[in-house]
Amino acid sequence: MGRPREHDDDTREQLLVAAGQLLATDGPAALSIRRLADEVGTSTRAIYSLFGSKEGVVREMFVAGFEGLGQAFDEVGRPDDPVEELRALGLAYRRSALDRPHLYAVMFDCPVPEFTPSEADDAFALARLERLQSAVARAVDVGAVVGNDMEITFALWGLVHGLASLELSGVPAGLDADAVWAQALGAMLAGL
Amino acid sequence: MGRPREHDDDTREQLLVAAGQLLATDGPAALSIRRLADEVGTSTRAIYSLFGSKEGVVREMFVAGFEGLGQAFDEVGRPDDPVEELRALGLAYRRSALDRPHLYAVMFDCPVPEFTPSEADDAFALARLERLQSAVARAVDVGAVVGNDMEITFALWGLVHGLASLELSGVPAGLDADAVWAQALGAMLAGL
DNA sequence: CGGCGTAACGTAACGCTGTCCTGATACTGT
DNA sequence: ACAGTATCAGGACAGCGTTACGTTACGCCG
Repeated sequence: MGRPREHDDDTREQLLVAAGQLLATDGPAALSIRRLADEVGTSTRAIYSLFGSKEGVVREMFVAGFEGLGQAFDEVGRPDDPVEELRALGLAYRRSALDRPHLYAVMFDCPVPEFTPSEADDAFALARLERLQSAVARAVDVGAVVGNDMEITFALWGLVHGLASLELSGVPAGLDADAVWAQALGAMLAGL
Repeated sequence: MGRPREHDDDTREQLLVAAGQLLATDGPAALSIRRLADEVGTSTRAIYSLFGSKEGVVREMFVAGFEGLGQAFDEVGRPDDPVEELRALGLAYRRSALDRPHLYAVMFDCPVPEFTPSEADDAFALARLERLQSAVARAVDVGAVVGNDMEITFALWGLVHGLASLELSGVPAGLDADAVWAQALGAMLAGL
């Protein structure tokens, strides 16, 4: 009983797309509830019905970002050489970050003050790295690298995260980013 | 002629300290002009006289953060082995980030939407890495590592930035951060 | 079949934000 | 002493996220 919802999953999708575009084109300051509602042609109330708060909208983007990362990992084949798998996963990480830079910012930089990842969010994010972790475990098993699985996983994650972060900042002006990635990944994998 | 300034460099300093504390204890959302003025016992106008805008306040923190990083680098001695110098610089980077996490966020994460680094800011930040770059150049000269100076510098910067960023996110829960750093830095330096 | 309960609606208000304008203030040069 | 002026504190303004309000549209029950 009661009035049927008009704010359906379709508008929900539209809102998320529009939010991503706002973030990507006009920056975090442009992502306001009113403007988002106008962009989709709905009301502010709709956003609160569907997402609860602005935080909820950004959280959805956070989740989408990590799902994209997981998907990028899944698209990586499973080469015979586990070290090559690690290299491929690193490059997939890079591609995922460069493809959706605004989502990458939401995932790691908290550009929207309203949203800060909760423990549950962190856990979800961490779970997307399972693929990387299992690849590391395989490399350790065959003796391609030596050390503690988790520590190596975070060492690799730190490397690719830092490189992606710097590249998205546009820092290496006049620098061959491909070469930096190749050099860094190569050195790390050789040294592990 | 004219009324003498009462908003002197002393209040300027106090404002910066208070801004840092607000950011560190209550998060970016708590850093408002009014609250900042109240905290120091001055008026909002004072902040505009001294910094021009909220962006100016945050920019000052950005600069202070990178100056702190440069200082941390300067405190590193110059070991005979250039590879050891690189390792020491990496650990100094880590210490600088952990000592002032709120500044580190301002430097890289743009947690305050009002401020985004301009090209001049980026240039200033980049200049603080001169020490790292020269250490890399020395290591390349003596043949301790091989490759392009700049590329190696950014590879190393990416690594330490990523590790610091992850550690500040509190991600490696139940993980020995020291060990991760040792492993990652060791592997990278060995593989370069 | 008609009215009521209920749930979701759009709108408007609240308390906040960063910034700018207003009138008062306090000092300097003549 | 006085006029001129640069700076002051505080309020005004537009916009923000959020919520309370009155309205609307539907399913149930008499």
